[in-house]
Amino acid sequence: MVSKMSLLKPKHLFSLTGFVTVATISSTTISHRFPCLEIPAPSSSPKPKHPQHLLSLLLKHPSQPQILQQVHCYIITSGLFHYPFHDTSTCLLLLNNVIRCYSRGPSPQLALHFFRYTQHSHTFFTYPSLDTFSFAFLSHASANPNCTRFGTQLHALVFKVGFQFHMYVQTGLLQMYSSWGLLVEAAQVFYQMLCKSLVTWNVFITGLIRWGEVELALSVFNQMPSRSVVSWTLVIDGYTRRNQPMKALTLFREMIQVDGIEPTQVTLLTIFPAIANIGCIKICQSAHGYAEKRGFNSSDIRITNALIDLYAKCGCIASVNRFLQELPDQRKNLVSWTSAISGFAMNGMGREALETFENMEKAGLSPNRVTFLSVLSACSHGGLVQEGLDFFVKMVKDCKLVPDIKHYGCVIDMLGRAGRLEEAEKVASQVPHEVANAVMWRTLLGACSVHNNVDIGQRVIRKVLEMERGHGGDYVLMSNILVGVERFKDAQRLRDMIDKRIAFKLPGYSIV
DNA sequence: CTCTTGGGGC
Repeated sequence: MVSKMSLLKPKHLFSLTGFVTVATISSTTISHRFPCLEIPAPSSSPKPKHPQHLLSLLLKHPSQPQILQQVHCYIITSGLFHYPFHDTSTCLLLLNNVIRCYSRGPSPQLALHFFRYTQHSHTFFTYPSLDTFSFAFLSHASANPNCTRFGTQLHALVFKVGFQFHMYVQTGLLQMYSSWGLLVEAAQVFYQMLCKSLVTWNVFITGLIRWGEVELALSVFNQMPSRSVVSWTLVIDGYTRRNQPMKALTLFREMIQVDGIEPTQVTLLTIFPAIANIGCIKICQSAHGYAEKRGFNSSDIRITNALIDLYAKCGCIASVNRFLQELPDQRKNLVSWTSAISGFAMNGMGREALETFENMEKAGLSPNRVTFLSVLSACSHGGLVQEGLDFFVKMVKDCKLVPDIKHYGCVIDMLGRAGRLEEAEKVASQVPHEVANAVMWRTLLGACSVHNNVDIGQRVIRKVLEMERGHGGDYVLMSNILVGVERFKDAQRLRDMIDKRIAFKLPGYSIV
């Protein structure tokens, strides 16, 4: 088997696919796992058998990267597409599905590499024999911004083969331009369409919302001949993300009352953050009631987790506790635990947060960076300094997680609150340069102000100003520190400096 | 074998 393979040098493979991963799979791997996939010797058996085997393999396991990789490999090594095969339609189906599976997977560019292979190596799939499916999948694969060159050429190719008025192809191109953020091009494709499906409208709205054009999205939404629950969910999500929770809720009610459409789980997941933003426990409870009535809470862990988060944000920690008790550990995933921990953290309940963390580990789950951030923030707000430091060490040493700026910020905040300013300064100065920022130093400056520490404060403000100038609040904080230790003249000098540099602090208003 | 919405902190 190996000797047969030597006809195809790895280097050759590498240039065909552009990826080492495919080249490193040996023929033995394939035939070992799939005895049906014998690698033929190119000279002795001119016709590789059964492309429909490969096809059904792909259709059976559409999201298994190994299978996809091996099918890809087999197509290349066997030269399947080079043979004047009697069943060209099956081969086209196979080609389309390889592209489709890649475009849905983690690295859609592989679809383009595969496609280039079929175009550059004298297979019979040059573009005149491609169908509308091929183009729909290819534009889906080019949806990320690294593929603009390919995608633009693809659009030209669509015109060349005459699919420019095919609805599915156009919807694919619309989706491609939308995800690149080229909304003008997207709109051009959209308005040139003679016939649009519901999905076409939804794709366009998705693009508009994703790039911040919520008002435009709403006007497109209002022009729709009919709307699905997806359309409604999209615009509701647009307003939720835009911090207009009341508008989101109004749309939610309209959807049910005017259009008579029942929300799905996704709609609820979209509306929950809006309710949390309002912070009204009554609305929270009625949303919960609705989720129970539809059976979403018992069937969909995402809904339960979002409810834990929602109750915590509405300040109803008793409900968080109830969820923790009533939800069997078996059903809890990492997000469930993390939501509960952060819920305790934001309500200042450090001990409960730590206890929940322990229970999570007993249940056999390992924390990730978000879990650690929640527990660190719980320690910071609950004054559990030693515990917090231990967690930080555990995170780096035991769990091998790389802290980001928010973790460092939490530790600095924690030490600062406790008045351990020297240690806080030491931590801040040891934060790697790539992640360090002014916010972190400003946190420390705030702590210096609270504890009236001029020495550290002076060093810290230098750091802040090195990184970010013109933030008026920094000067005010420093001047407050100086006033606190009765160095009024220095404070005055600093105030003068503020005026000179025209740094200013916007006055704050309270609505309470 | 087409395309759309998707759970965790600040």
